[in-house]
Amino acid sequence: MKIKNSRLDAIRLILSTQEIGSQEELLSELAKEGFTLTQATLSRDLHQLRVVKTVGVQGRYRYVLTRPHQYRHEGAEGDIRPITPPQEAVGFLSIKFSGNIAVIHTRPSYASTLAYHIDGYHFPEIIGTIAGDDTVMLVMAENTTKGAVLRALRTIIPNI
Amino acid sequence: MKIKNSRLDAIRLILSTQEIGSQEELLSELAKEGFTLTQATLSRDLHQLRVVKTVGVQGRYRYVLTRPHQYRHEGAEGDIRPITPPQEAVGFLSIKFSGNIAVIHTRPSYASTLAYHIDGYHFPEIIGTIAGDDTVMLVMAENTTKGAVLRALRTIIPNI
DNA sequence: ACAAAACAAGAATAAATATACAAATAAAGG
DNA sequence: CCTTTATTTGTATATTTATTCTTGTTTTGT
Repeated sequence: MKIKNSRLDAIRLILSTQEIGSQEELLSELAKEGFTLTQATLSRDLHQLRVVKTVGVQGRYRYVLTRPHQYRHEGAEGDIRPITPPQEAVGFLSIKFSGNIAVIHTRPSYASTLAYHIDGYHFPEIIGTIAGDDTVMLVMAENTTKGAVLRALRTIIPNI
Repeated sequence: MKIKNSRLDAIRLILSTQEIGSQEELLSELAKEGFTLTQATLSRDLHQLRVVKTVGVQGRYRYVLTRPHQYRHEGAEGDIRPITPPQEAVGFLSIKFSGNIAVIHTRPSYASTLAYHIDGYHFPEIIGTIAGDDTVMLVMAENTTKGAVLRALRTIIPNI
């Protein structure tokens, strides 16, 4: 398992420097480094390293390391954190609708943070937000309803 | 379309409250909520939501939502100002429409510059804009179309 | 309203990934 | 050194996931 450990290192290095989209691909990169192994073994290695397959920039799949292992972490694209259950709704005060626009009032200075969270979820019901200091304006998608938007927002604002 | 959106919401909700280890499993949870779909469709949904399959606590696999995309300022870049015309679109990311509103997403801090340029052209199709940090909201004139607005914007955002 | 373009989804299947089993190898304890 | 126990790995295969192809539906521009 001297071999195994350096192989795991090689995997980490490769994944943090190249865009790898499948195990076969990684396998051939490893072969270039002199590691010969089968897909089965690689699958087990990846499981042990807790590597995950995400969807990257152009919709392409990509294997990425999870936090504790990351060699260097500038990658604005690989972030794979599980969402920590909803309490990002700090500061929320009220919401009102008019046409396809919703206006959310927050406590002072909370608007941009809330808008940031809403944007991050990419709710299909919401095509965009814009925030001032204590107000978020939110544009609803077409073909959606007030109720659907509220349901979506409930994910991050339970007490809405 | 109506169905798909609420299904995506349901997926988000399920994944944030339960440990789901495979698409089949998620499929049957969705069935309980009244959604009938095939694994193929679910695979596409998960791809769109950028859901990833990670290795959880007991070594079990688990599907989790990913963190919202986090664009951060990459240092010196903010200082550089493009001077030549066809380049004013720096920072443009996407545009979506809803009713007579368009929402343009930009990279952080680029929104107001872009809005400024749009305003400057006095396009007849656009009666005004308002900008936050990474979002421009744009109000379309009456009697114009999405396509016309896009064509107008193409003069300053060639790759729109 | 109508044609054209974009989108959504199922069925079937390809592609990718995980695992049961068996064999080999290495560590541990006397 | 020899047995026992735990690790590692490959082969073959099961399982899981992505995609191709097709069809019906919705949007969009005129």
